[in-house]
Amino acid sequence: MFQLTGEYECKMDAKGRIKLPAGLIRQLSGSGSLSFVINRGFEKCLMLYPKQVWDKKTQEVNQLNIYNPKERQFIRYFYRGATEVSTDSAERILVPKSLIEYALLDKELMLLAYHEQIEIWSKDRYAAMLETEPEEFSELAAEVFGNRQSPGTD
Amino acid sequence: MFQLTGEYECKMDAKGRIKLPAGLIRQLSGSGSLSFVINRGFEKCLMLYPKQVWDKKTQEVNQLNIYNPKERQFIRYFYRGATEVSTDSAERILVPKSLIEYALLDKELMLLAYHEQIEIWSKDRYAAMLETEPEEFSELAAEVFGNRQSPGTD
DNA sequence: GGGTAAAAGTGGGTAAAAGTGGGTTTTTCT
DNA sequence: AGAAAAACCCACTTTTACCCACTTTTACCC
Repeated sequence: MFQLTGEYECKMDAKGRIKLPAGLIRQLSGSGSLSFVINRGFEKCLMLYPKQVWDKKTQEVNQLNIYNPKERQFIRYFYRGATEVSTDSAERILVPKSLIEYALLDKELMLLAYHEQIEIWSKDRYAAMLETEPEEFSELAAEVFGNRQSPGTD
Repeated sequence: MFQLTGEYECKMDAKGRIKLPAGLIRQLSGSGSLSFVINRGFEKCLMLYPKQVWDKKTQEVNQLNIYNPKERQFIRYFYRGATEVSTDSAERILVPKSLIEYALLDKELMLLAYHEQIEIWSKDRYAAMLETEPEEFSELAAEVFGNRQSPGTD
């Protein structure tokens, strides 16, 4: 559906609006008013899903059995904070206050787009998150890229 | 897909533009506007991937399970800094400021192309990197290639 | 081997695009 | 109805892409 890529530096203004970078808009194919769902992500970042992606995901989650405690818990966790947002006339989205608090966002942000989603981080916390190479990175890389020729990764 | 080779000396201008050497362009088969993805590499160099190569890699990375903490972190680390860049009318790419800082790039650069990717180094740091003890290198080679024939390093 | 034409590389001005901020109107909620 | 929040609009700043001109290097030919 999407094959998003890119790290973008951007800013949130005093009203909690984020201008989506032009490069990202371009990948989301098309101008017009774009629609997303935003919710709480792991490690206290926010996740932004194009509406179509969100719809696909909810369909899967809705298959789960709410009478099963674990699955019930997952459903709640999945939906936590989910809010629909769309771009205004200047291609900005308005982030709900509760989510701004959750992710400790301030003026300076980083967006990390991959696959079908976009993570939103405060610039500081993003830098801190990437500071250390994950353990077993090379092992995982070997698995992911096949363990023969140079995994390359980056 | 590609079998890039070569060490190229080149320059970055005050605007952060790098002219890709003609020899490299030739290997990338074709003129026209070329598209790449650049991101942070190991040892603080930058990595430049032809767009097709990047897409192939992301396809594999996107198979990972975002609900698994290790795999999630791997995804983020893999993507860190990723920015799409394409050549301008003079076959130059514009390197994002944040990546210039990361790799401590200044005017004089070295490009090292191998396999399907291109490393970008400041000339100084490239020289320093290559200075690392040759003795260690042979041990390294022995380890990497086991006791089979040597590939003829250089 | 040197002159010359072509290709490669470099630099900067400028118009257009992207990003930013804030005032004002409209909507919504109580 | 009044307050608060959201959407709209406009103006301004910053960044990027395009264009053109100039320098340097390479390749070729006599």
